[in-house]
Amino acid sequence: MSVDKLPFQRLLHTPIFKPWPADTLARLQAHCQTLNLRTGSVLFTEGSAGSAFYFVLSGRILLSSGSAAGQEKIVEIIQPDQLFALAVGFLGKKYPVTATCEGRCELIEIPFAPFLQILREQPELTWLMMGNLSIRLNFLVNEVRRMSVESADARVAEYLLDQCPHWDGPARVELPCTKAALAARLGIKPETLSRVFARLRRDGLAEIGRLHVDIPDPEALRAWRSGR
Amino acid sequence: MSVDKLPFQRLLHTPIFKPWPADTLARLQAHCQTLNLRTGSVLFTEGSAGSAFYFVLSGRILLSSGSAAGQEKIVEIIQPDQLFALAVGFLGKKYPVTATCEGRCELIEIPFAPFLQILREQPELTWLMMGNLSIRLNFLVNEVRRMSVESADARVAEYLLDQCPHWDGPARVELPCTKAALAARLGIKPETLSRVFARLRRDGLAEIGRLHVDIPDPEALRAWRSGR
DNA sequence: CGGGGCCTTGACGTGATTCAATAAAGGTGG
DNA sequence: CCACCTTTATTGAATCACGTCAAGGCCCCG
Repeated sequence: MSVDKLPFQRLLHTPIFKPWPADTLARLQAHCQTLNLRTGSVLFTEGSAGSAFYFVLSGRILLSSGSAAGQEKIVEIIQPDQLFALAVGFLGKKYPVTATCEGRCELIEIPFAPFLQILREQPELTWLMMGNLSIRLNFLVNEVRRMSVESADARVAEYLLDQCPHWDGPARVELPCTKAALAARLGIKPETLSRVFARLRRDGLAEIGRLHVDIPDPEALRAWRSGR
Repeated sequence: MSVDKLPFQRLLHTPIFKPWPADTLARLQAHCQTLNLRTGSVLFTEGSAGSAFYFVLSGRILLSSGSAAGQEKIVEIIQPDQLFALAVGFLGKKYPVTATCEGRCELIEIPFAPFLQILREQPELTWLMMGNLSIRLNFLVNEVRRMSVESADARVAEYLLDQCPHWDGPARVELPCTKAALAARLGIKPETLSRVFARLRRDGLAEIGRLHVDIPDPEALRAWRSGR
C-alpha cells in the first residue's frame, strides 16, 4: 500500500483535494496505491461493484458504456491530473461504465472506505464533493444535448472549441488518443470524423496533424459550426 | 411565503427528505411557497442565476437545452412528486436548462439559502444529497449512451421498458405528455415516433392509445429492441 | 357543423453508416 | 537502414435511417 509522496501531491491540483489539510491527506495516502497498466488493460467493468476511485498520473482512461445491441460508446476520456469514478462512492453501488487504459497508465487508487470515513469526520470537506458532482452533472446535460441534436460537423467543431484556450487567436489542440477513440467519444464513426476533418481542412479552418489540430481562427470555426 | 402543511408533507416521498426530522422540515417550510403556473410558462431559463429548486405537486415540467443553431432538446421530463434543479445549489451557479410548464403546474419553491443553511448545521443530511446527485449522474451517463449509439426504435423501446414495472407481464405505460414532447425527450421527430409506434403495433408488441401504451409482453419488447 | 390542434401517413431528400479498397504510419527483426 | 507486417487513417460508392415537406384524418370544443 501507500504511494510515493511526490506523485501523491499532485492530487492537490484537483478542486476536490486542494483545500485538504496536509495531515488529513497523509492519512488518506496510507491507504492508497499506485497502479501501472498497459494499453487495453481494463481497470473495472460496467456493472461491477465499486471499491475505489482513481487519479490519473499519466496516460489516458476511456470510460465507455455498452448498449443492449453491443454498441460501445465512449462517454468520457480522462486526462492526466483528473479524478474519475468518484461519484460511485456515494451510493455504495456499481460502476456505470467500463474503464480502459490508453497508453501506459499510471494511476493512484483511492479506496472509498477510508475516504468516506474522513468525510464523515470532517463534514466541511463534503461540500467540495457536491461542487464536483454538480460540475459533472452540467457536463453531462450538455453532452446529452450535443449527442441528440447536433450534427457530426457541429460536434467535432464544438469539441475542438472546448479544448481551445478561452481567448481567441491561433490555438493548437492536442488529440487525446487515436482518432477512432475520439470518434467514439463524439458518437460518430471514424470514417465520418475523417470526412469532417477533411472539410475543415478544405475550408481553411483547421490543419490536422497526427496528434494535434491547429486552429488559426477559433472565431471563424465557431461561425462555421453554427451553420451546420 | 410558506406552504400549506398537507402538500408540503409530500416532500417526504422523496429519498432526499424522507429521513428529515419533522422540526427541521418545518423550519424549511417557513421559507417555501407554492406556485401555480399554466402550460408554456417559463419557470427559469438556461443560464439564469439559480436561487431555488422545486418540487412538482401536479403537472409536468420540461427541462430543455438549446444548441448554438437554435435546436431545442428536452433533457428530462419531471413528473409529480419529483424534485428538480437541486444540484444547482451546490455551485451557486446558473441553471443549465430551461424549465417550461406542461399542463397546469403546482410547484413548491424551495430557496437554496435556508436549505443549505440546514445542511451545514446537520451534515448527516448532506449524504442524502450525494446519493441523489449520484443517481442523476448515472441516469445521464445512460442517457448519453442512448442518444449517441441507439436507434430511434431502440430508444422508444427502452423508454417504454424503463416505465414498465420490474416484474414481467402485461403493463400499461402512461405517456407523460403530448407525443411531440415525448419525441423531443427521446431526441427524435414526432413523425419518427409515430412510425416507431406503428411498427410496434404491427408487430403486436404494443397497443398505442391516446395517453398510454399497453405492453402485453415486456420480454418480447426487450428482444425486439436488441435486434435494432 | 366547422375550425384548430394533434397525430398519422406517404413521398422525397440528406447526412451518416457501411463496406471495401488504398494509403500512410509505427513497430520488429534481420 | 530496409523489408515486412500490423495498425490506423483516408477516400469512394452504395445503403440506410431519420428528417423534411405536405396532405389528410381524428378528436375535442365551441
